[in-house]
Amino acid sequence: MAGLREKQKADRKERILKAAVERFRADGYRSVRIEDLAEAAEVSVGTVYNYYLTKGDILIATVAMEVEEVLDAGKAIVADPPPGAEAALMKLITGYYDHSLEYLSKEMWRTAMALSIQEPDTPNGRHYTDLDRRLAAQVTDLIEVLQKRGDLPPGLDAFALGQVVFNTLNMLFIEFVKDAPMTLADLRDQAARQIRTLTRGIAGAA
Amino acid sequence: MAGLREKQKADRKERILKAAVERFRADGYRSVRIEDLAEAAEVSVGTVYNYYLTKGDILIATVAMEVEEVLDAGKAIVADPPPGAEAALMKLITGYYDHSLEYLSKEMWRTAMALSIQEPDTPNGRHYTDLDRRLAAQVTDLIEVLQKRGDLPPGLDAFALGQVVFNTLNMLFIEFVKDAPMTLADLRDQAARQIRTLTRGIAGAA
DNA sequence: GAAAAAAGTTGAAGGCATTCATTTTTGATG
DNA sequence: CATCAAAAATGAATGCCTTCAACTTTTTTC
Repeated sequence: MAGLREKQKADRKERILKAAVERFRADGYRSVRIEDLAEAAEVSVGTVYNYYLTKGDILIATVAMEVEEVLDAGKAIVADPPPGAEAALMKLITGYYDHSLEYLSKEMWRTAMALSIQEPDTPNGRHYTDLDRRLAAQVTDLIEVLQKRGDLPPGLDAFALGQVVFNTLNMLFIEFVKDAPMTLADLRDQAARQIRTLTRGIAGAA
Repeated sequence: MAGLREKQKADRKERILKAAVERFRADGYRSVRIEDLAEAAEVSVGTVYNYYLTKGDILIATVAMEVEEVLDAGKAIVADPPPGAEAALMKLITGYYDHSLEYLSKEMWRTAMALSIQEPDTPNGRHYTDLDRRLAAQVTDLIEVLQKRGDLPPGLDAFALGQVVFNTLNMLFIEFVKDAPMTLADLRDQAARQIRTLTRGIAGAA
């Protein structure tokens, strides 16, 4: 049950995260100092570190929120995809893309990605990598559904194909967050082009 | 003409880079301090910064050396690829992979990648991104050759396909450098599996 | 070849993430 | 409700990249 201590802990943790999302988006991840977050959340610098392992950890917590939401939305699409491999994949993918800037700026995405690559064995790195893995698994799930339904040839290695498709999406998304003027519409167009090439190429095989 | 000043400059720059390659590989990029490099190169900390913009810049200089070499080796393969799309692509790709640990450790690769993602608009970030772009272009070149030769269906969008193949390679390589126990042989096997899925799927189309 | 200018070197200082010994607050016990 | 133990908060100290004003060395000028 929630004693005073528990309530205060939850409250402080939330205040810190809230301050972080706001300040990171407004001023940029890099230029926000832990001291700024501490001030905004009305705690000390040391306390921020009692709740989050590192500055990056606060960011990963936000990314996780984002990804959990799109994974949830994706479930419905996998359960009942629109007709045609191309349309089905694009629906799932645009679901991911269109939500990506809900909580995070491009800079925040870049920082989170960089973190997971640079330090894959820290809790943060592992957490981000796991989120990626689950997104890839959902793409694979959809491909299996499409194979069963005859929209994709059943002989192909669904796992390998899922990886290829997810990697394609992921690299496009990396380009997107690296390129300031690139819009979500541009991103969707690029994805459509590559998915089209893939599904049309592959649909011919049986 | 090389006056004393020019000679000393070239000499110092080389000493710093040499010290960096050695120390980064031996002790890890992170734990090597600029002061250590300065000491090893017999210059001051400030002088290191006269020759290289940042610590990351020293790393990117090493990556560039690596990539220029594999691009050169790749030229010969594009000019005269072995028969069959699968074999040709694998030859180019394994050429890239097998040289990747010549000068760089996995940690160094991870750091360079992280840098290019996190700061795409710095000279370093741009430099790394450009190296990537040139690798992708070489893959596309090979695909075009394979199309002309009939090893791949000529109707497909070579550029999009090149992107897909390169992204696949690149993501596998990222996994490789993130995963300490993964060997070059494992990496080749994974690549073979995905390339096989792609070329067999696509070769059916015409 | 002396004086002035240009180029380069130097290391101490600044900034920020992170740690940790100390202090404060909360909860349990009698 | 006074005392003690446990948990949590605090902010000064540490470490490392990077900057920059002062100093040295090299080159040019006359």
